Amino acid sequence: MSTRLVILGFLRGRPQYGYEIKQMIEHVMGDWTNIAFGSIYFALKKLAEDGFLEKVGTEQEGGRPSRTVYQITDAGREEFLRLLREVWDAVEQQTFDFDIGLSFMGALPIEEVKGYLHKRVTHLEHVLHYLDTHQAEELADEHVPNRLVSTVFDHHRLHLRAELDWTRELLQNVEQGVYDAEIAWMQGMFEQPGGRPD
Amino acid sequence: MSTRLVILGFLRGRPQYGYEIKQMIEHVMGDWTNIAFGSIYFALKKLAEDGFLEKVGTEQEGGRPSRTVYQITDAGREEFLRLLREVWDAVEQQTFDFDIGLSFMGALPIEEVKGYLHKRVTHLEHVLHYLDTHQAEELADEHVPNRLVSTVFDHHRLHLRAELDWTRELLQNVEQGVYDAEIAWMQGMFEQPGGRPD
DNA sequence: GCTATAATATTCAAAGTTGTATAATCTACC
DNA sequence: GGTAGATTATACAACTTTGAATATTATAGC
Repeated sequence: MSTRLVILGFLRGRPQYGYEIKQMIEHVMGDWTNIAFGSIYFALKKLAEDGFLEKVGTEQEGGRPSRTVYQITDAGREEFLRLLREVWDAVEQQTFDFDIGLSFMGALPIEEVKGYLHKRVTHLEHVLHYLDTHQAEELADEHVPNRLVSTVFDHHRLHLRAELDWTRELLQNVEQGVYDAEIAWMQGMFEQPGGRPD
Repeated sequence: MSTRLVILGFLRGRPQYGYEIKQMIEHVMGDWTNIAFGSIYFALKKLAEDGFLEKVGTEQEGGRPSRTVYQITDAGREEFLRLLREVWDAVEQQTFDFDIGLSFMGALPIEEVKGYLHKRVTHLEHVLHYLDTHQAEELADEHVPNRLVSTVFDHHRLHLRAELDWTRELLQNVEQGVYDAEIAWMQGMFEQPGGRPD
């Protein structure tokens, strides 16, 4: 639903066309959202169908591809607030794909696992360092609200830190053989076709 | 892709049907994955189509709905390892819907925002507490690898802790009026139809 | 023995995401 | 002045998720 929220949020200001919204998203929230540009066009059509937006016509600049401009409706402004309150009101329970990978650890050679964990630690350290240098750069842009941007950076930094701490401990545990018994247990459970110790 | 990974992962042990896999997922990873049950049936069909699974027939117990049992193929075992390595190898860059909500903070009354933040803090404290009591319960189940489960719990605890710390600071900042100027700036940018200070 | 509710098992339409394809124009560089 | 590559702008097929719908059987309470 965040795609809808962002589009309605931007269109509150003035009518816009898809590509313009795409650029806005990339410029303002490029690093911390993952809205595929294809989704924008789908959402625009759907929102218009739902009565939250309306086409105000098509422009064309020179011989460029013509563009369809959308305008927010009153219902759209209400829907924006509804979605916004939904986001603020709900505490999303996040999931981590890596946990799934972790639970199948026994299927990979232990040395390979250690390699991945080393890589993860290095990568996370790198990203954390990058965030610090990149933040200064980002904050130089006066077209963007600095305090809020800093807060978002902080959000990521804290979670990256948590991830790094956890991964380091995991690596240490793996190196100390803490999971060895369980890996053996799981191999018995899954690897032999047909065997299930129930 | 995690749906495929989980299904292939479970089917390595022995042939299973959709509902059984659904229950496995709920039992073993119920709290920390969000795979909708509809996705399982889609994935089963797709994996079979791709040659990673094959139907081994349909069972029926009493007069219950008949069930289609799937078996993993050699190609499926390879695909499982490929997907597993993908998860271990990639460091997923996570995004937070709440950041989007945050960036539209100016659209809500400040007192309402404070209310949501209070609620978030309370909720996160509650979940963290619940995790501690629930973990003991979960670890009593001997059908599940304890060390790995603890590690997953830890993963969540660390991220919840990060989220709580961040939210508390955000609330404090909001209460101290740190964002007031930016909220005004954003209101000028978006709220008046047509206005764009460029 | 009757009835409400939970459990079993799958299907399916509708919603949503993703990345590739298309097609024209602008820019930079030799 | 030609051409390789980036930019502008959207469409679309393929994939995936989601939750409601369906239909039967088991369970529990009165």
